[in-house]
Amino acid sequence: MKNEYKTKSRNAIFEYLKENRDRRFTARDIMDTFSDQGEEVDKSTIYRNLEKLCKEGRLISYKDKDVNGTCYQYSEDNKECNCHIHAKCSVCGKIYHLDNKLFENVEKDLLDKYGIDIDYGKTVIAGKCNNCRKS
Amino acid sequence: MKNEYKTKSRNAIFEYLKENRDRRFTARDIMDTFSDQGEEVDKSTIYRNLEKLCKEGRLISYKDKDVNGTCYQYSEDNKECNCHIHAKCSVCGKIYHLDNKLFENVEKDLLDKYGIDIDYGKTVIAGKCNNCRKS
DNA sequence: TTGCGTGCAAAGGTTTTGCATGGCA
DNA sequence: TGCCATGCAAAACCTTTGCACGCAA
Repeated sequence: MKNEYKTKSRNAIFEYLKENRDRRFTARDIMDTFSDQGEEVDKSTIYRNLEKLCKEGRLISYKDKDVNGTCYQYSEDNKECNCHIHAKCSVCGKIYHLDNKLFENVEKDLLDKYGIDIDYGKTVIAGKCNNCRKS
Repeated sequence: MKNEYKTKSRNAIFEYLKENRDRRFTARDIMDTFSDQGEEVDKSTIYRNLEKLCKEGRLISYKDKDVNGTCYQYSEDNKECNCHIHAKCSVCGKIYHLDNKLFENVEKDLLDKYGIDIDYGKTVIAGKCNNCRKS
């Protein structure tokens, strides 16, 4: 384990993450929010911290055709996001962490019939969540 | 229907698409290939043509965390890619068109347990294909 | 003091846009 | 001729990188 310092910028980023848990956001979203709040954190600092968190598995990152730049999402309770499948609502972008048991059969079939070894950490199911279906 | 002219550049792009069906590629891939072949097509022309083809539904586009820029894939025989799940090899990028039957149970579970209505056309399973597992 | 983190500036890559020109039908 | 398409250059974005300095432990 590496040493990690607590700094003003890092704290600000964590604040943002906590206030935006279970929502996707981009580096730009953070910059804009900070800018609005008069908080000053350099963009390179933001990118470096986000990258670090991703490597540690505390943050998910993905790209979306309809969003400019990389999308991130904070996993509140430090779920090991490299080990389970996610579902993403195509409308609001909310991410769900799925139970791997759902895919036990699919995993087997994929390997048997297509020769594909599914990567749980990278797979994203697209769909529409309850809320967005109503509206 | 709009009028569409046949031009040298457009033909070159179509040639590329046909030679690379069922493989993902980026705008850069096209530029590099053309460059190698001594073919000269401006990048803005490439982007404009790709965008046009996407709008017409003749090309799929998506973003991949591990690939720089937008990925495209030409669907040779215009498969109805909006209606089935795809699997993508994280290594070589090859796309597989999956049988929906594999996901019948998952579909039900997702709705029951998470309230998510899966979108078959947008879902992409990540994994490693047979070939890439060997190497 | 040590070494991790930050800010700044610059650069790299992708994609878009405006405008004049070229070329298909 | 009338439009669509292209090339070129510039600009807009996002993201990365090098370097010196700041600061937590």
